[in-house]
Amino acid sequence: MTTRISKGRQRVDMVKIKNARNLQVTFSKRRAGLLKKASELCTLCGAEIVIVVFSLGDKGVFSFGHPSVKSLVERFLGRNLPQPNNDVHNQQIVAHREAGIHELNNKLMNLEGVLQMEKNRREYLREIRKRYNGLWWESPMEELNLFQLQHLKKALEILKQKVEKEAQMVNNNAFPFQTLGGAWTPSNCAR
Amino acid sequence: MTTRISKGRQRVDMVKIKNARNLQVTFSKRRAGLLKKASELCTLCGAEIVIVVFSLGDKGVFSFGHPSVKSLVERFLGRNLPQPNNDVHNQQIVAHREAGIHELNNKLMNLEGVLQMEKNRREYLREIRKRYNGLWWESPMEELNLFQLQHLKKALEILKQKVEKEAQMVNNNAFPFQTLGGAWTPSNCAR
DNA sequence: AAAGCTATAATTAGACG
DNA sequence: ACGTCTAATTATAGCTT
Repeated sequence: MTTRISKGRQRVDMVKIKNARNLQVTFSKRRAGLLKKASELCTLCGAEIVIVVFSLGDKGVFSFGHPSVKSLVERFLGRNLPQPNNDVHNQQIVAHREAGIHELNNKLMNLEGVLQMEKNRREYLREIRKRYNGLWWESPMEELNLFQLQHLKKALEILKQKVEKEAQMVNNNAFPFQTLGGAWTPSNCAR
Repeated sequence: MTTRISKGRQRVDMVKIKNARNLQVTFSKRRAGLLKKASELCTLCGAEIVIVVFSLGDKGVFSFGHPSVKSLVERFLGRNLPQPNNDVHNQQIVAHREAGIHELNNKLMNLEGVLQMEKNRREYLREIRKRYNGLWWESPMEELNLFQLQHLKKALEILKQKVEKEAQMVNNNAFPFQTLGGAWTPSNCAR
């Protein structure tokens, strides 16, 4: 009989990937697991998540992004706002929406509506998943469609603001490094 | 005897969060789990990951970002490049670095050096973790330090380029929607 | 209310086809 | 390369303190 070779999962801090092939397989598996966890966090808790994974071997960029806020607001307000063609106008609308979201969310959190919300969110995600062959969130960046890009963009804009704010603070504290936010949107760029 | 109340984990598609408190707890737990998975994917497979989680209740923004490429290259090339103070200069250096990474990685993937790489990466991460009290990746966005911000920025810049490229393609295909990339970096903004 | 417990589901590394 | 299997580890929902 053959010697029993190690099989089954090992302790995570004991795992040593042996070769490039196993590394690739493990990467794929764990990437799928990570994105699944993210989608669960979205559906279960109504979080808004952006994930970008750059593989080491430069094999591609994988992303996950869920637009919880927009769909939530639209569902609860029963509206179906059209997409304006003007950037500034659109941003104003988005900003206006966001302003009311905090209040709305606080109410939601203290109501039984959370259950219905969750149900709605799942229904919604199921639709999306079916539409994209069950893997809408596991496509490489180049295949993201407009729908996903718009929400990815919005989430990143929020992130950008946060980062710029932080960078400004760091800068004010006289760190001997470059300003981070400046690289993105120079202050002489009208906004 | 008392009726056996459900205890232990339930099937993920059967889980119904009952109230706002449980929702909050579940969110915290799962968020931690997600970020742990991400850190494992980084250490195990050398991936570069950016995660941003916006909680539904607007309780905060949580992020994860790991700069694998820079540390990898620096470790393997044995260099310790200083941070230039000029944005454009910095970008050029980064671009130049990135150009060689693909080739470098392909070599690495086909060599036994992967093992050493992984060992290095773990050592490196352990250092970082110890420095940030074991939770460097679990801090709210406002508490990200300069080190993390710089790499988060770089990763997002790469992402931005991808998105802009895709947006341009979409735009060329005469989609009746707004251009996505334009909102970030207007073309009349000197670069 | 934050941290720990526990029963159970979910993940996953390697093997094999 | 890609799916399936399986043992072992890990994650976690509700409970408890």
